[in-house]
Amino acid sequence: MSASKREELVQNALTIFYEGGFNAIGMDRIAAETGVSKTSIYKHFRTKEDLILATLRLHDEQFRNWLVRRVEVLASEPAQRLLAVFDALREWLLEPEFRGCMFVKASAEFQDRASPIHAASAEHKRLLQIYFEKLADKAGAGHPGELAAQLQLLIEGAITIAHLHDPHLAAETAGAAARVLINAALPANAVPMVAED
Amino acid sequence: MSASKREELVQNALTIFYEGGFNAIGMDRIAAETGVSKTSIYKHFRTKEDLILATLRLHDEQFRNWLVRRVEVLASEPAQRLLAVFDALREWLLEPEFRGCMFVKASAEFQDRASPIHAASAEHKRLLQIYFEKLADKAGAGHPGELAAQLQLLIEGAITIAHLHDPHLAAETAGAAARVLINAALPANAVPMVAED
DNA sequence: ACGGTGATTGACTGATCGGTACACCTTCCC
DNA sequence: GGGAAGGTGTACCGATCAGTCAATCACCGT
Repeated sequence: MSASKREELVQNALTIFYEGGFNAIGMDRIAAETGVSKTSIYKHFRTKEDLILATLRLHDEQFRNWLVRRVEVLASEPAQRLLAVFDALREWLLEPEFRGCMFVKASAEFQDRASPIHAASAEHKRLLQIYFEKLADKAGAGHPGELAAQLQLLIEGAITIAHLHDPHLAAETAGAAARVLINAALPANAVPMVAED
Repeated sequence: MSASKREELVQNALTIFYEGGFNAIGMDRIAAETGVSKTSIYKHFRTKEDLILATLRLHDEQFRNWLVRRVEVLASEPAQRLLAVFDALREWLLEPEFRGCMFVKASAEFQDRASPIHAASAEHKRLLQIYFEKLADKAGAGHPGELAAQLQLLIEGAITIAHLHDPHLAAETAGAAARVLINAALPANAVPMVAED
């Protein structure tokens, strides 16, 4: 199996797991829907857990790349980029394929902290946190780590609520709250508040 | 089976599902660990889904009762009660048995919006939102629904991050962010800010 | 054209899944 | 004591689980 074939398999497995859950999807179904026989899959991934880890690694890379590039396109000023994170978030939440955060689901199904899957999910969130902290620092926040942590709570909450209720409302609420938190954390009024009517 | 026996079964199933996940725990294990035979369980619950729904209903009731009473004890002034929600949240996140939100996990494993389990999870969050909105209204917020939605994002985010990373940090961050959001949403300075370092 | 080699496969394993058939055993009224 | 009634446990159903293996396929240098 070529490297590209392998990546294609992981990509397809990613989609299937994302739509159906990890425990609920069996390897037989992965084999059937990807067109790759189970034996071949097990040649490249020792266990189902290994395959899941590969999908998580791929998704982590794809998602963070997408986010960083989207934010770069949406804004150029550091303070505006902090807000642009929430514009990008809205775009994601409003996608019709949106089904919540894959890593949150993974950690929900593999909750043992000793599980590599749980660890991979935690690592993804940690890398995001570092990215937000860098943005907050460039924007001039007094305590960039604190602001980044606060914004991450909003983002995770918005993902959860968007999955359970209205994605529009979750995105708008997160953006409004982020505006307040960012404004409170930046020294000057670097970010204009929306009119309070 | 008496009503109390039935409730005990649901309570035990709740604990087992919470610790092990819904799909990952089989009915055989529920029977073995509760000491009630599978046949008896199926006499009272038509399907596994029915049993899960019963555990979710029980947990919804227990959790919201706990939260409301805890907030009543922790604070008496309306504005302080909004903050007390985050004190209660901290207590929960720091419990050694804390494993994330049961409803978030349920909706992660049963993501089809048509699933009654997904609906029950959404309903739980909706009831919480209504409670927060009532608190925000009594505290004098100009747009209580908006403030309540923002606070709920913080809470959901804190639950997620506490499960993946440090519960202490998640609780502290949520409390600090809530303070900022509440202060910005209330007309007077009803809630004193913490010192800025 | 051919022998060899590594990738691929369909068919299989024992275990477990959600759910059920039936025999049993208590309980109660008489 | 007899018998009806209903709750309970054992043993089982077909389906599916993660994972394996002997046989087969495609491709390569010669």
